[in-house]
Amino acid sequence: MSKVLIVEDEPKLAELMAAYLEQAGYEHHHIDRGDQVVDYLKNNQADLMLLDLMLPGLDGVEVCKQVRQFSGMPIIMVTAKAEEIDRLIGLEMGADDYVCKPFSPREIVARVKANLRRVELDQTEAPKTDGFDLDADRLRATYKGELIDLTTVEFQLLQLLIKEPGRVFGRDMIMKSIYTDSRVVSDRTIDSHIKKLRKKIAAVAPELNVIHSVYGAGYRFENND
Amino acid sequence: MSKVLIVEDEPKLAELMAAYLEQAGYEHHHIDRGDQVVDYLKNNQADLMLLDLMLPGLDGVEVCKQVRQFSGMPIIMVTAKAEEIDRLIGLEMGADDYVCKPFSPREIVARVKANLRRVELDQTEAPKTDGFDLDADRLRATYKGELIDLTTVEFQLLQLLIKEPGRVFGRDMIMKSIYTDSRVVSDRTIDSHIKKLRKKIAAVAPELNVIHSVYGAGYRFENND
DNA sequence: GTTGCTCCTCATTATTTGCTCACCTAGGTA
DNA sequence: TACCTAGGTGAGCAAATAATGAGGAGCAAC
Repeated sequence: MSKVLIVEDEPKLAELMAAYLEQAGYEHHHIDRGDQVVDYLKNNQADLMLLDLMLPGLDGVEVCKQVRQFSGMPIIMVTAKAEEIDRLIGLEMGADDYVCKPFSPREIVARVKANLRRVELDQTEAPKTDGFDLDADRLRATYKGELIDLTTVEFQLLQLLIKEPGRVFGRDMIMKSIYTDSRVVSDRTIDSHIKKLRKKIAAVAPELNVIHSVYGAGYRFENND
Repeated sequence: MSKVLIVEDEPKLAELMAAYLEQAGYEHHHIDRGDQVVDYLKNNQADLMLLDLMLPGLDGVEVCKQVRQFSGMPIIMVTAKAEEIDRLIGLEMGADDYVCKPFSPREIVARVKANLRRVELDQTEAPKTDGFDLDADRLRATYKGELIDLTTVEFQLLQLLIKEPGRVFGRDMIMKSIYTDSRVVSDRTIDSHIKKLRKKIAAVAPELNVIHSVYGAGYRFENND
């Protein structure tokens, strides 16, 4: 089940969005200040963000830019004036879609759905990172054509890390991402999977050292040493 | 670099599409009337067409039909109402894909990308079935000329798997595909059919091992070990 | 009804994967 | 240095999943 992050300072509006999203079967979380978004995303998983333009704390455009530095998640901007949109497009600040107030709740849901569908499409497409090639349809990973035989969890793990090279993923976040149910496992379990993943990658490309651990924080995928 | 033809009468929308396609590295050309499309394509090259349904001059459906008479290029229909899509599919007018308004700009790009990729794949990659030959009309399967005597379910199963070699099919998907009615069967039933299928294939070609199980995910057809 | 065929299910066994524990190593810090 | 916390690792167990064999239900032809 996908999770939507609502960033909106008007409580009534946020509530309305939340209600409709819930009805459509999405999870949601609400933040009413711009300056808390990045922090939240660093520690929690979310599949899409509805981002109001006018925000206390930090402006929507700025939030968008900052989030874009570490995440490619779909961002839908919500703005009061239609004319703003033209300006926003010009700015190329990295949003995926735009909705004007006043909007119908169902329009929001439709946009959310459309954007999440796109992401799913993207994921089945094989993302290529420096010789690595992950194909979700085939549950198959290769490095420069050579097959890396991974289990389901290992594949998901690699997929998560490789999706945003350089970004540090904490163990909590990794667990939340891999176990959609509320299963609780030990931190060491993640380590264990990382170990196996490293081993299997090393079997194919011994000279490579792509999974880095970040002391006190988590793990990161990065190719250049 | 691929070139996209945008056929859309609403200038704002066309501009938005163009902006995103350009950013994604595609060339584009814009036409705002249906009756100019055929003429344009006769004299200019384009790799894909985004075609609005409601058009002045000539209706989108009609444009699609006419273009199909001389070109197999990917055509993505853009329509305002989701319900229209059902009707369009029924018409079999030859489009490759459909996008509903409101769409996200990036969804358009994703669809364009996916469709162009498919064409490229078609051109380069012939489906590898290495000696297997399925005749759906006669429900008859052969391997290098030798008959494999399959029941209906077994045949459908093999057909599904072989259609996309390498792809992992989950049991849910297999069931949905084989049982078009809403019959519910146990997961183990699929296993059972897989077993029989393997046995029958082995009877004809013992050295072959083409149906692989993927732990936790499903089954996959693959010839090369 | 009986026969023969196909399809489905259940129970059992075999296999694979995932998780944790305990212990060890390495990084950070006073 | 000495200490503390975080990460790495191998072994072993538990859980999840798959393969298999036997048997029953449904159905059409006779």
